[in-house]
Amino acid sequence: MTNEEVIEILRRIADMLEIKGEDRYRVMAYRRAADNIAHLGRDLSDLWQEGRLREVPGIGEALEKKLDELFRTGRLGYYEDLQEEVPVGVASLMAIPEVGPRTAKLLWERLGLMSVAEVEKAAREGKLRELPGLGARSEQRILEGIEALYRRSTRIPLYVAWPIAQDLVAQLRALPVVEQADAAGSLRRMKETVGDIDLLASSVEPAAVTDAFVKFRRVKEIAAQGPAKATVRLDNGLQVDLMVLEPARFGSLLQHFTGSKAHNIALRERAIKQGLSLSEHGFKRQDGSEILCRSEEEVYQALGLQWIPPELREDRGEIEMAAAGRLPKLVELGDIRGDLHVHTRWSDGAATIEEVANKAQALGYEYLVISDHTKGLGVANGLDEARLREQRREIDRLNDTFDNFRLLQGAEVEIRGDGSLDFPDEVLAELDVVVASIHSGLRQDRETITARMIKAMRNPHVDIIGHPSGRILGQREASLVDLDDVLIEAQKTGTILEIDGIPDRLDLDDVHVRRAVEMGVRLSIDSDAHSLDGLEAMYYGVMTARRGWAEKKHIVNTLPLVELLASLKRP
DNA sequence: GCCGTTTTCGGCCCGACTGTTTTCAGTCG
Repeated sequence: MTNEEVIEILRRIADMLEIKGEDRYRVMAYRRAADNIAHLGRDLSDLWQEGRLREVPGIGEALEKKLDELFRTGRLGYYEDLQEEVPVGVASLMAIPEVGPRTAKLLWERLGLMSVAEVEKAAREGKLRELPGLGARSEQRILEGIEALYRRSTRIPLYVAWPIAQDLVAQLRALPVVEQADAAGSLRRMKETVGDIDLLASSVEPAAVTDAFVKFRRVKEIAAQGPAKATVRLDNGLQVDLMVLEPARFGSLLQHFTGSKAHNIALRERAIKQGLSLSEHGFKRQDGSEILCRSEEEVYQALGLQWIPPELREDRGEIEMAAAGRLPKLVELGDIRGDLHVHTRWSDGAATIEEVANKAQALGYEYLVISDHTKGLGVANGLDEARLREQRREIDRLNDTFDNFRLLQGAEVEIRGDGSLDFPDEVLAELDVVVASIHSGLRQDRETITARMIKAMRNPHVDIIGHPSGRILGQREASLVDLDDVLIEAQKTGTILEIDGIPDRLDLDDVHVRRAVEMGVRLSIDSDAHSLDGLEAMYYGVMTARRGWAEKKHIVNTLPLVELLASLKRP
């Protein structure tokens, strides 16, 4: 039973309980437990075997018992009983925007609807408007919700949403009535994917801002519009929320809209203990008087907390650390001294070695590792021994022309199906840095692919494992490789695990970066560039590292060249 | 359902917008 399967069951139970009208805190408890399992970064079944389920926040006596049954038998009686009362299809209706538990129940009880397609058909036939509490407008909104669901059923990558958000922010800032405008939400927290775009603005005339906003270019549909808030959908189906308040409240607004939801809930619980009520408007004392926060720092200060970087705001321990004044000093782009994984025209890159070297210097790097593909990856024009040695001469020649900058020769070698590499050790020994990656056989079963990666890590020449999970956001799931075992092996062998900055890889992901940091496993942040612009992907890699609580000391390519070379496991 | 600087029981975040309402429930973030 995988984490994903457990999470799905817990979320379905929450939906079913909500439709039944059960206590909302019980519903929330199931969702909270599911979220915390999703952020675990390791197999829940392992924790179960070790008898440590209760260590997961949100898992108490009752859930421990249910999970134990699930892991032992593969089934859960409670869940099966629930399905007698509320079919799973009914719970699935809640995926439709505008349809919550009450409406789902209504559609099921009155019309027997149990799938999105059935709801769509009934809505088109005008049957929904007959139901108590619904009308023609609601019917139309549900139809629009279904269309939005079909158009965009998954979250979109950060790098796709980013330029769209920047364009919208620019349009907001161009409005004369707007004082400040920014993007917040999961975008500001640098999550790898975002579900929507959250914007905020300050103005003494909020209604004028929302009025102008709903007329922005690319806005196709207005889902809601009031004086302080508006929600629209763009031509590509992406939802954008805007919230506007007066400038004196901008700090509270920014804090509120940056989230995450779990972080905000935890902050508000903390506020209550101090006799305060916290919202996007600011703090309210019990006598009704207000504390306004123009800056975000003031919000955290009022709660006795250090300012918390947005990347950490997931309620995964950051509030406790901020209270103790012990937040990590997260790695920054400026800490990066070199890129350890870059391709050139020698294999499948678009630029010459000289061009990427110049770009690296323009980025302020002290060193750059040329790590082209090797012969095992024919489709990428991988290098054989002869071309590798020829490339070395080119690198040596260029190095003679540089001051205060050094090119290193590496390679991204293939981890073959059996865990062997596509170069013998004596060839690997000629390289300054060896990155080893899996590009084929990604669908091997868990044991095989894990053993394969571990075998590569045990090779004394392999310094770095490239993009360990092999996932590509929105296209390819991660391989089944057991990253827990890989982390342990990295600990043993001193192998560095890569955070690949290509924005649809971001591999390791934030959750496993956090595990690596906790375990003391060394990490590198690389661009894996295949073009000059590609080197700038370092930015997304750094953001992922930050979300994983990584500090400068955890990232090997923040080291000066000499120290970096000394720290590699050269035999 | 969980959980403990007041708690092993009684709490558990806060507000905006919409539609169908005549004072508010439902949904969302």
